Amino acid sequence: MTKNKAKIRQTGCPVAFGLDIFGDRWTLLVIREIMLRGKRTYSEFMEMEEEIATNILIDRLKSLEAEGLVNKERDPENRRSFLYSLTKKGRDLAPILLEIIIWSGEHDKRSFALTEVLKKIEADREGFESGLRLEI
Amino acid sequence: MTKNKAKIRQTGCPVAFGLDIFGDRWTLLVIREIMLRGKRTYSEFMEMEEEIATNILIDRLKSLEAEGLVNKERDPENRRSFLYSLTKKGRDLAPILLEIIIWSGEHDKRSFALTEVLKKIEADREGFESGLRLEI
DNA sequence: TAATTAGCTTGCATTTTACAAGGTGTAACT
DNA sequence: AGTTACACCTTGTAAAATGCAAGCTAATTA
Repeated sequence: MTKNKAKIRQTGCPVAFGLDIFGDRWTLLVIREIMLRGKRTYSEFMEMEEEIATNILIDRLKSLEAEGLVNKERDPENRRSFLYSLTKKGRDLAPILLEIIIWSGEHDKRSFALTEVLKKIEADREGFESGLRLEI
Repeated sequence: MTKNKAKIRQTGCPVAFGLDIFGDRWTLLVIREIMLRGKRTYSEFMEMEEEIATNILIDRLKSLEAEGLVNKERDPENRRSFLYSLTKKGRDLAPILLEIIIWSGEHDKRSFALTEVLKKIEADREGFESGLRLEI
């Protein structure tokens, strides 16, 4: 893992605390893959359209595990694979992801393929959010 | 500005869109300074407890301005100073900041100095949020 | 036992961040 | 008018993170 614990900002500010854990270009995309797309394995994460590098992916998976946001276990049905899943701490990121989606829906001029999701969110925010939080 | 436009991920995903703009360790801290602490000038931002470097601060201010999240204008009362303020697009980050604060309040073991704010948020989330969105 | 699959690890180039020092424009003081 | 100070940056260099390509290991299948 490249994230250096000595560089963590111990100011007590909750915004800084959060950013120290997921304030980068990739961590929340991995969370998105699990939460919104039901992905669970390294190979499935590698298929994300944003083309994450192998070393970056494993780095983020390790730090997510170290921070207690995801669990890693052997796949009982395929012993050469591992299953990553969100802990409660990880699932609790749902509202943050949701607000990012809403913000981008409002401010991304391209904003394609999103109208449907936004309508769903507006119609039933709590239902949508608790859907995200479900264990798969 | 170091943010390279060629590196922007044009996948249409709203999470990726948001992260391309504020997915780093500093951008949301600058927003926090304006939104939660009423700061408006370069020197005021430099006083933040996390000790941002001068080149990083100016880089983030420029990219926030380029993305249309903040406005920059001369201070009419002090012609050698500039005033930075949030646009609507910037103020609309309030719910994201709020959810980060809630998440950290629940998952930061240290979590000091935060209980009061969290109580306030729980008691009146909408009131708190619209407070953040106000133009100062 | 050879090939394939899944999950990494490693080395190196590029980019971003961090740190320290210096520079510019506006205003205030002498 | 000249010096000092303030506010806002700019620049150079070192360190760290990211990106890219190749290779490696353990479990499974042919």
